[in-house]
Amino acid sequence: MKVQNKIRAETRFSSAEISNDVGLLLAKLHALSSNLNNRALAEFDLRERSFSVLTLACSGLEPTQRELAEFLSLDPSQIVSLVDELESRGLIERAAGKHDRRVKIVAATADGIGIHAKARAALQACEKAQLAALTENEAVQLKSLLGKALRGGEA
Amino acid sequence: MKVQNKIRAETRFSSAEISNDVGLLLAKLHALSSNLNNRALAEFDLRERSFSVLTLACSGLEPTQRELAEFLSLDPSQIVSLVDELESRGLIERAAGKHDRRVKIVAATADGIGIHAKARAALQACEKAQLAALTENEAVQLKSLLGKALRGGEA
DNA sequence: TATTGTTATACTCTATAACTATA
DNA sequence: TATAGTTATAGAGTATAACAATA
Repeated sequence: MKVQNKIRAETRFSSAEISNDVGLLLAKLHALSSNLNNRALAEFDLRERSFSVLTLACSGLEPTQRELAEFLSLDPSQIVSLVDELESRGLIERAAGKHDRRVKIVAATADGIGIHAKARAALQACEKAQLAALTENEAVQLKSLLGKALRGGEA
Repeated sequence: MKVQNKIRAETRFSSAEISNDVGLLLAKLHALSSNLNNRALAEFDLRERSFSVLTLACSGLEPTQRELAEFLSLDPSQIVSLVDELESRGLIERAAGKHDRRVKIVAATADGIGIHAKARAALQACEKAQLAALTENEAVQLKSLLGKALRGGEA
């Protein structure tokens, strides 16, 4: 069985110095998490990134594309593709900025809000399953530490 | 300044439900970590993945390619490319398995061991900088929680 | 001049499927 | 028939550079 082989390799190399690398741990957990999230979002024809954009578009906070790029740590040019795709599907709309005509404000349509609500529920169940090995307290702690490390790394 | 814009976006959207998504936190921290690690490894012409393979090849544990794939959560075909590249540079070597002629055992050359030691030192300094916002205790805790979540997710 | 969004390009990573040689 | 390694390919993610419209 594949899972057993994987566990065998895990234990056989557990003594290797690399087992405790933050980089490797992050890469593995991120890959696992992305995989599960994208599977959960597939029935809505969304992926992690398009879901993130849709979520912000639903927030009522009137994000500009530049702000989306900064908040999601993506390049502005990547935001263009994501917004293009969601807009072509009628889930979000671009609106010209009121005070600055260069900016484009991204807001969800009624359709977008509906899809988002369903996708959100599916993702939450998925996240819960991902952190099943942790207690409620540990899950909160993990999020807090990730957030703290992140804020430090940006400064 | 760019960092300030980023922080402005962070705070403006901090109330949005998505801010606390494990998936987003992992994606952002992983991206940041990979970026820094790859920059640190660039002077050795290594990347996170090739460094991981080289590290295991240096461990003396005689890993097969299949075991590398399982331990690193990569597809066997991806291991082929990584091993090809490191072998062509004379840093590692493939050896036929003793009991099973199908398997190939990957071991570092003297050159590989030398490069690895230098790269390892550079990476450790880099990791320390990445987790600078955390106390020593918090860093240990983060690694422990990542490992625990990971083991649960594989079962 | 500087910034927002856009287009374009090249490279890396991810996901599959099929093939070969051994077992 | 099953497994280890290999080859091939397509799609997603990452990193830059250049450009038009607006500030």
